[in-house]
Amino acid sequence: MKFFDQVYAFVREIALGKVTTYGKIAKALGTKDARKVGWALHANSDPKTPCHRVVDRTGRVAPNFARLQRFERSDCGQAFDGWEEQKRRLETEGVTFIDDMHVDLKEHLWHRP
DNA sequence: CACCTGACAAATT
DNA sequence: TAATTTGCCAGGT
Repeated sequence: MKFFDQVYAFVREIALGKVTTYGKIAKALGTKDARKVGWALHANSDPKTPCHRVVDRTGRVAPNFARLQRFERSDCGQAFDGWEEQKRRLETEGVTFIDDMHVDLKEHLWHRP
């Protein structure tokens, strides 16, 4: 099994209303290279993978995607229609935001059962 | 077919 | 305290 597959599997385990970070995933997979995780999600085309529940270490999600035009329609299948859509989804799932761009990681960071 | 680069993060200097 | 380096895979050019 490749890193990508493990990333996808991990992301899919995230419960509704929860989020996780690139770093957490990287560690869980036994690597220090969080770039791979981001790259994995980038390369992902599986509509079942909830990429919108993965944010950076600070809980920031919008700027990352906003600055990369190509993600607005998404390589991530159903995941994004733009960063505002992503934020909306997260809020709908029960995730609270500290401000317009930061998820409340303290409350919603995913931990395995 | 070889080289470039990318949704990140944490330890050094 | 901020800037730099290390981690090191896969896909794109």
